Amino acid sequence: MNYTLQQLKYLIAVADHGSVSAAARALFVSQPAVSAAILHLEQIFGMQCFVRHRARGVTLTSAGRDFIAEARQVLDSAENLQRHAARLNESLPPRLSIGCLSTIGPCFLPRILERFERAHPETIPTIFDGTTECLIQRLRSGDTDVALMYDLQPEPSIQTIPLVTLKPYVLLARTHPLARKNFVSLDQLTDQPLILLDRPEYEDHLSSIFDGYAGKPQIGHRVTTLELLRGLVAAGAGYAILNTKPLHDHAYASNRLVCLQIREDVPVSRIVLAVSQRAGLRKNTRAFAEIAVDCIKSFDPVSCHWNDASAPLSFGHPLQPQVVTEFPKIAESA
DNA sequence: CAACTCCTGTCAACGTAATG
DNA sequence: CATTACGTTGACAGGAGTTG
Repeated sequence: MNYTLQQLKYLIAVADHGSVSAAARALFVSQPAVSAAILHLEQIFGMQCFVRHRARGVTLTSAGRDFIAEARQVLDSAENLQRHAARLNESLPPRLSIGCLSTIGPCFLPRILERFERAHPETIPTIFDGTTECLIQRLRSGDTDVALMYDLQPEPSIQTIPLVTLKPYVLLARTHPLARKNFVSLDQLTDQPLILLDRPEYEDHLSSIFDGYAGKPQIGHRVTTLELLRGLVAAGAGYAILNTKPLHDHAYASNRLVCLQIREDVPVSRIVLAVSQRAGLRKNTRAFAEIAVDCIKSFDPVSCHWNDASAPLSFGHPLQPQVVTEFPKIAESA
């Protein structure tokens, strides 16, 4: 289809005005431009639409009359399409696709989402929880606008907004012999079975924690959910190393859990908001990011709980909390 | 990101027909 | 026949898209 709606528009204007020059004046283009468009259409369709009367304008041929009636319908359809698109844009509410790592989402997302929905009731948020790899793929493809996850190795396609830094702790059953202490050393754990959350980012983090120490962790069980991990630890099946924790110290079976500080200076985990480098910060994404950054100010990384929540676990460690108070500059999308 | 291609438009020159 | 109006053609410029 090597003709344009513009050419059809010129054709109709010539028919309406009875001359190429008059049509060109009405269209605010030069006369040769209109002449060329008409000639092009006549060549494409292999038909003569106008009879030229030198110095007296043009008249429609019978074929040209039929052709122009069709051309008018094509232009009407094109205008209807434009109006339809405009109506769709007006009727569709803005949407925001939020991704979160399923292991840290429960700790942060409900609170942030509650604030966001209160501030932006016009926006419909949808949530996707998954693994780091899956979230990155969705950010790249545009299926997810913003994702709550751990800071990554340098990832050129993703830009991150730092939220909070968490120091790992050791989770033990209250009946465990080490549970009466305030601190636990990595050396004391290497002969104990580790209940491992079976996620690549956790394994990497655990490797970095034990890196440089003589012993290596002995993996007792691999599980994919935090609740099962807590349940196994509470039942005495082993210990776990985690970053976030719920308000209560019970597992499903009501066995009690305790959190112990790690004596060594172990690597911390940085939690960030990630957005696609290519998409940048759209209006909705930016609004969500601003609320998340503001919201996180009331999160206490020491107790790992929100300041306005009641009865946090009695636990503390010497790590100085790092909470972002300045919103970083990130390129806005066009 | 530069080089290239294609499209669209303008300008100037020219041809043709009507008109006084 | 000179003037006027109008359409066509060719040269050229600028913008957008494509390609390596």
